[in-house]
Amino acid sequence: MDELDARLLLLLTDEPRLGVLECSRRLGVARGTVQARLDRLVERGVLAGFPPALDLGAMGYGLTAFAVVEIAQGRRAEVCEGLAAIPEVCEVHATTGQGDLFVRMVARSNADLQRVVDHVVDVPHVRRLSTSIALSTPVPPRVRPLLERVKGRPPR
Amino acid sequence: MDELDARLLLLLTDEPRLGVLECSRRLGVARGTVQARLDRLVERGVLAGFPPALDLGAMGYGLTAFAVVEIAQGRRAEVCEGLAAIPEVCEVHATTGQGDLFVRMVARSNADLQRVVDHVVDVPHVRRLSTSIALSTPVPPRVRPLLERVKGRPPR
DNA sequence: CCACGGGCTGGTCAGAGTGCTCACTCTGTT
DNA sequence: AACAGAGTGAGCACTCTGACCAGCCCGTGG
Repeated sequence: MDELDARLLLLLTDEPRLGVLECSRRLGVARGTVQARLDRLVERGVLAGFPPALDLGAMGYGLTAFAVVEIAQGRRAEVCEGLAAIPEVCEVHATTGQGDLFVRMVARSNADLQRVVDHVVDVPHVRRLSTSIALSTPVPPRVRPLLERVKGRPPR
Repeated sequence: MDELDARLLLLLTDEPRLGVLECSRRLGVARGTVQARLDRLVERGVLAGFPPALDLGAMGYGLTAFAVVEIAQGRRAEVCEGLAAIPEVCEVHATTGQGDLFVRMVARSNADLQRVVDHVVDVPHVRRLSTSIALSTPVPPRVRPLLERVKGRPPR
């Protein structure tokens, strides 16, 4: 990860559809260089690909909620499996602190959220569920600042 | 959002680098159709683009932590601004329930997390911070199941 | 001191995909 | 019965891709 890598990723973050050739032009380097950098980033696992970014809101799932889940001791694997089976569950983390699992889920409306929450509490070995609704998202998921830092001061 | 849209998005989720032509072949429809569908999805805001997926772990930020932040009444905007200025803060939501803000942040190590947390509590009007470290991520961020549901039973 | 490997450059090449337009067909609707 | 919307299949010029090449620069190490 040196400055060029960072600038390349930053460029692709802003305009993901750019081809290798266009990137090389904007960065002022040869095409082969960009190609080699991208290959290496993929190889190292830093660049995992270019998945489509879907807006769940536009798809009708306008509601995001977070839940802290307490579960029965030693049942994490089973509970996670049960959670994974619920489509509206978009993300699960095992955490330290109050609660064992941390869940992000989406729903179409408050009523729909009720349904989803019911599904979650119905998962075997789930003891307690504490749900919060996301009212707004002042800082949407981002990586940019981290890249910009790398760009700023040379490399690692 | 009908079945074809869902299948198209699913296909792109699995193999994002596919071109329009290849998609049309795999889906068994004409190229123009795929092109039109994509255009419409973008127009509706469902498909926001193809941002590069970066693996923060591979970039050295192997630690993810969540924090529930309590702030002074009526200072949300300022606090969010302060949080946004911290590069390691990757996401902020305003929530209902215990705590006002919900933050996702990354760090290079436990010691580094300490530093980040210190930055967060230093943001003016932050009253209390309750941090949890993500030990594992049994269900990584995903949208697939939602799409598969649309694919299953015809449309909207 | 010089050879060596790695990384970058700038060029070429054929093959493939892109964006765009067109005329035609098949729906369900008015 | 006519119509708008959507999908089809075809053709076009243009561009990018992936692969290859020789040459250059620089830090390492013999």
